[in-house]
Amino acid sequence: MQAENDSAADPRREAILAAAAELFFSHGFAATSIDAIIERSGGSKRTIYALFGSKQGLCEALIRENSERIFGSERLDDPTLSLEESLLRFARELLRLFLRPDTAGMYRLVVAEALRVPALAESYMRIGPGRARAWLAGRLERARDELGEIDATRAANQFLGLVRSDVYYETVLGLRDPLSEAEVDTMAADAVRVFLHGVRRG
Amino acid sequence: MQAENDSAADPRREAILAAAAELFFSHGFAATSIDAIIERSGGSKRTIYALFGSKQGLCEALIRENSERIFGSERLDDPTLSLEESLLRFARELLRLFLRPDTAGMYRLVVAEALRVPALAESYMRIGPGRARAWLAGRLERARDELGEIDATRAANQFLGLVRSDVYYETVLGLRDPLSEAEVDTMAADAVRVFLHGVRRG
DNA sequence: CTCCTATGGTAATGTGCATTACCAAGTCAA
DNA sequence: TTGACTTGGTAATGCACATTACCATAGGAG
Repeated sequence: MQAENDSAADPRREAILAAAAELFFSHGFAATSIDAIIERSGGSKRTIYALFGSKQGLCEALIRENSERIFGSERLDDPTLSLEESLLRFARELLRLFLRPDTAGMYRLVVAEALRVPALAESYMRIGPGRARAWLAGRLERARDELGEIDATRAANQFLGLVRSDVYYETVLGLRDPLSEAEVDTMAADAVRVFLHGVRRG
Repeated sequence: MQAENDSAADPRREAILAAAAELFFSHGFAATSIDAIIERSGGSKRTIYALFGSKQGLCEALIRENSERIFGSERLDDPTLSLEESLLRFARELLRLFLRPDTAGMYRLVVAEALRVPALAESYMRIGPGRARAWLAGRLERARDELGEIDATRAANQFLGLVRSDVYYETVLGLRDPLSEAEVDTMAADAVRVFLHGVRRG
């Protein structure tokens, strides 16, 4: 009936979410005031409470919709590619994605609120990283002839860890500058190489 | 002169830090009040302000000293072991450590405060995970005859990611129950196997 | 004993901020 | 045009809590 695209359906809503994203992601939940959000988005507090119910509700909506927006862009389906090429593209995409400031910012936010609002962490995982992992596990499953009898889920977990390595850790803690494209390529290639050799021989 | 052990030197100080740890780690910085800490530790607010200056100061001291306590227990030096056995023990130790609730709780705290107080993330990394990584890089460096000409730092990063895999991610988000000892062993063994085969052939 | 500093207990103090209330426009349908 | 409804703007309201002040007491030094 009315669902539409969910984006740009209501410009006021979008403006508020955009302002909230900027502030929540860079300052955290507690340190961001409703007034600061309004000051940046225009409009009135009344609107925020009409649309989201509370500050917490706004935060939840933000995380839910931004997970969609950030992680929804993965275009992973390409059945013609070799396993190696497939993993390579996936790794590069993943690194670029994870190292974007808004992705890291959202992760910080989810981590900080994880214990207070468990459902939020769950939906973040389901909409975001979990989707990538599910795709990866499926792709590895389909490569049994090349990889032998492996536990696809466990292998997917390992691959994700290998790609993130310690770099994501440092990025989240704000200890590292963004990677250059060349570094992304090198890291992705290294991860794929170690993974494929390691798993094939394992 | 007076330094002593730094622990039990001042029972009042220790009591406050212990209570603060419990509350900060499980509820986060903002959601923990000074009154709640005092209620749990006994004593008076005056003492907190005398010892730590402010709530922020208490939090910083907590993270600094707990990094020491949590990560300081690694006993990694054992020059008689083979590379594989060495990595295996390291991986197991790391998994057990990372999956302890207090370790995950402290990570959440550091992540949440990372942008507000960058020095805190830096010292956490230096005292904690960075130390393990440095040891690992050194160990890999000493295994050049077995591994060939590798970039030890990059390999260490990969190994750490491989060990943590996605499990740490989920633990931090509160989406996973603690691992059993058997699971720890299996995961450690898998990680080492993939890593060694992958790097040797790389 | 006596002063002095530190401590526990408790009561201010002040502030920041989420949430609500109110009012003056605007908007849209009939 | 009118009237129900929504929105912007701004000013309450109320609360939670960090920080400080005050007081009574206890132990340590002289």
